[in-house]
Amino acid sequence: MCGHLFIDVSEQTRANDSRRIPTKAGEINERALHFLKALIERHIRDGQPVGSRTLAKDAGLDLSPATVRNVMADLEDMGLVSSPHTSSGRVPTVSGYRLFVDSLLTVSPMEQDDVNVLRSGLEFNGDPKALIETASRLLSGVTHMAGLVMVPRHERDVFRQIEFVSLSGTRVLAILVTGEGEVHNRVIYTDKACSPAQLQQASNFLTEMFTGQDINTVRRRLVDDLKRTHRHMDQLMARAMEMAQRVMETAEHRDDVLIAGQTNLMEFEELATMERLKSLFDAFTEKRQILDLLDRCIEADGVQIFIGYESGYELLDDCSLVTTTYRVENEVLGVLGVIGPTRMDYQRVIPVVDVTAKLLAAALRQQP
Amino acid sequence: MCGHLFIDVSEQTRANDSRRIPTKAGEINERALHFLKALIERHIRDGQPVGSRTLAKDAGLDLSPATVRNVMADLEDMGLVSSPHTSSGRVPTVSGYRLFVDSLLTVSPMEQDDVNVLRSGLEFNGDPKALIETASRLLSGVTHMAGLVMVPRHERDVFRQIEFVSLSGTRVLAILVTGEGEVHNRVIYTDKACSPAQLQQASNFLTEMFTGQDINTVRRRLVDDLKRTHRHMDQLMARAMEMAQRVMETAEHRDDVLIAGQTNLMEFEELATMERLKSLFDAFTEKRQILDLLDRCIEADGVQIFIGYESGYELLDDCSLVTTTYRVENEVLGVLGVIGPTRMDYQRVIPVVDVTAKLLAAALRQQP
DNA sequence: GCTTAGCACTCTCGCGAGGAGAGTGCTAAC
DNA sequence: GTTAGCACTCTCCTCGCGAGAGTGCTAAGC
Repeated sequence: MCGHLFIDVSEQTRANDSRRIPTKAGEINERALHFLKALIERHIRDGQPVGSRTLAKDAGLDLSPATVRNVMADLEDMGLVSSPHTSSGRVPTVSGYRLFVDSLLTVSPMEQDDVNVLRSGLEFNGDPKALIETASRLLSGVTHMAGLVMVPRHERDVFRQIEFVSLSGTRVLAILVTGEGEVHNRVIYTDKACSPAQLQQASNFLTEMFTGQDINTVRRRLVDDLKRTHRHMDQLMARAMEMAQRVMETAEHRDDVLIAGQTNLMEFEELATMERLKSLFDAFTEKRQILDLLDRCIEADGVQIFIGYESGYELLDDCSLVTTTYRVENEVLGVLGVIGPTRMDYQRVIPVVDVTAKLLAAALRQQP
Repeated sequence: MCGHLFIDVSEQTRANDSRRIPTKAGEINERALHFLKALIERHIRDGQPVGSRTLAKDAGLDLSPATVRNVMADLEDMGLVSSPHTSSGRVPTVSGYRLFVDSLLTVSPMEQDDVNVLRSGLEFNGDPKALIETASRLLSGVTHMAGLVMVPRHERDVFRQIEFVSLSGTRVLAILVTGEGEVHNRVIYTDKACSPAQLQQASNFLTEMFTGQDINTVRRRLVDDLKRTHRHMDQLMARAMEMAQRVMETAEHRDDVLIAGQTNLMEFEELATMERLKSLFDAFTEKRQILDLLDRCIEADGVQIFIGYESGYELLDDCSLVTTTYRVENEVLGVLGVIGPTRMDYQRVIPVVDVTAKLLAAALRQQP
């Protein structure tokens, strides 16, 4: 009934049954893969290093711990698992997780409860900003990790209207409306006071001139026109165009990321050192690095995963990031996802991210 | 040269030299007060319980540890200090801090470096929002704790202009400009599509009618007029007034608090349990409780201090809050302050909060 | 009557020993 | 190729012990 919500990761999901997968350190056989999968699933469940006895039971292959030990030694040689110390069980490495995520994962459909939560939360309500915020909160709520939603530069945004309000003195408040009701505003200092009537005239002039046009085109035309025809132009209109230019600068930086449920990350033992958390939270308030990272995902198709150091940011070494784009009419609107410990339940998280993106897109599409 | 920046706490600052101060448990003599002061100052400096030997040296009164022990026992009887365990030094209680803050504090002028940082950060730049954000960041930066700035409901704000922008379908974007360039906007659904010309007419009508009036008056008049004259009125104007009412609802909730440097709190050992920090950070993102707390300070004169449980919020039991109002022309604009561990350097923090408020007010005043 | 030295006592903290438990690698037998 | 057995290793918990800091109380001193 809601089959369209389940993600299609067929080409990367099926644990292939007889093929051998080449790894850095050589080929790896089917049985070893099976054990790796079982080991990672176990480790994700209880967070402990997995020993041979445990794994032997878990894997359901009726092999003795000793045999399992041999296999584990092989996996360790291939760099897929490692032991924290000489006589403890094994823990997956980043490469191990990578292989798991790329080739071993069995993505199950989401629990109906979760689908319902997302579905009812992301109902169309006419306010895109609120919708996006909700998406971020839902992501964090359902996964118990931190939710991220990036609202990208609206490169394709359309100029709708510009308005000038005279404040005290020579200050003018410029208000730019773009797209489906995005409002950008900025206080501008002029060298000469303008009367409300003049401002009205200026706004009429600009609105008439540019309404419906692509925001980038408008920006370019403003620059060109100002250069070329400066002296021939009505003083007032020249000033109006300058003001328009100024408010467009603020519109440019609008691209932003909403983060919710950061504090969920405090509950994971593997992240629970103040040092790590502080740098993580600082990055969250700073936002720049998170933004860069999400920006890199915007080109990718489907669910994108960064495990541990793969992100390239040291402060995310113990974290993984699961993202996907959300799009309307095949045009990417933004990126969303979650950030959590490397040891996260990928099987559960991936569909959540995917479904949230689809539902958010659907909700956004509904506004005509 | 900047004497006006130093706070006037004369009536509460001077450690009185011979008077006895009544406490809950009886009178307390001058010498005991002196020791209390020394003890708290010491504890604030190094965070350790203070023993009799240390205190004897610190106090500079050339008394033996044994004598000091007697005094400390008295202080403990009065509930001003307590010992974490039988044979450890003493630590101030909330009552102890209270007495210290009310009667013993010697507020020294701020270090010139800090004054300079604040002064250059809070230069008038025409953007009140940015100014307020900077204030919060500066507070946290200079004190190494979390900075708070509350932007209160602008009860006294003035209606300046209203603008309607037609979006696709029957959706209309209403933009309300109040005060010195505060912009509130909201997407509104109408039952009938309006032409841009109609919307323009509506906005002209309302702006002309209400411009310069107190926002509360406008709100009241809207309600009254709609009730009374609904049927006699032009359909369009009735709808315009309804839309105006809707956007004013959003303007109502604008009252907000900016928090900066939360992560600084992770560096204090006494707060460094995940549990505490999580609830603290959750409160920071939730903001409601912080807002309530700051709201309570708005009536008070001068620097206001909540120590530990005095705030009434369990999650702030190990924290103190130092706040003050900032005002222009004797009218309170908002509240700002810092939040940090109970064991904070009040002597240093109080002037920082006070000076920041004065500088922020000065910067805000400059916009005419 | 305040101050002080002395003393027994208490509590924390750090260290090392010791034992339980989990898990390993290796070897040899199946 | 698989398995049982075995010696080994490493963590973790607990316990005991001693050092150190600080206390309260008592009795003597000014």
